[in-house]
Amino acid sequence: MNIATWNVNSLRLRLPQIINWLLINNIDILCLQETKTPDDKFPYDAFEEVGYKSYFYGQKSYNGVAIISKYEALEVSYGLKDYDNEQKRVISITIKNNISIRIICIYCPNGQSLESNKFIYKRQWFNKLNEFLVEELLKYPNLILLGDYNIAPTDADVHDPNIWKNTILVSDEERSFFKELINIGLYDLFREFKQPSSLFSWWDYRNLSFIKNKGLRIDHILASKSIVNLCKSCFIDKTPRKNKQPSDHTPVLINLEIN
DNA sequence: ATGACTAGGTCGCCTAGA
Repeated sequence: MNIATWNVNSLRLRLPQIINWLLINNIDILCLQETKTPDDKFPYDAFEEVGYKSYFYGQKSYNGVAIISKYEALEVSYGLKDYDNEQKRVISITIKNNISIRIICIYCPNGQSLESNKFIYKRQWFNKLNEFLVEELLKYPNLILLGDYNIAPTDADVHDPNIWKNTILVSDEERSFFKELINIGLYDLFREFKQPSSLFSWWDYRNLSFIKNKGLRIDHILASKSIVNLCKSCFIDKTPRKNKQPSDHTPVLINLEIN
């Protein structure tokens, strides 16, 4: 089973690229972030035509998450319980194959800068996410948390740690938010495998950043121990970043040994 | 020079992203 995450920065604009990528890579489940699409405008039919169900939680202009799945969801839930229903950042589904798996798609706040009010929101949001996941893990032992975390967890995930030192996305405090997720029993699947250095999931549109590989690894797939044991690979696919009119992020994928 | 892209909204500029 192939499961992926991709911050597409506008679903409307990127729809043909997304469908093409789904089919080429034989993806079973794709988590999308920054759809920027209200639910009544969601392109449900376009995904249905190629064999996927869609589950979505969107809004106009900003944020918005969705899960595109070959498997019908047994359950769907929206947001972090009752916290923050204004910004559409979380959607979760439960699917069943041989085993039941909880798939949680997240678009974490950016934070803007460490001095910003948006950073206070980022801190609160990660606290709520942590509380939410503690409960989810009790209910769903086979859990996968995919999305744009807006945190580069270590210096190995940053093209130039000196330039980025103590700035948004790489600060020690944000890294502590990420470590909290590890502390409750989740594993960074990318780091469960030997990887080459300087692999990133996001590159700024400006300053030829992609060509110069000046990026960050801020899109992640975390999972519970039972999923780690089923996971055969985790990698970043840079090819969509080379498309015309690309998203500034590229997908991260895992393959699970489940039939 | 604190901006350099890009997307969306509803405009000929602003907010937001990371």
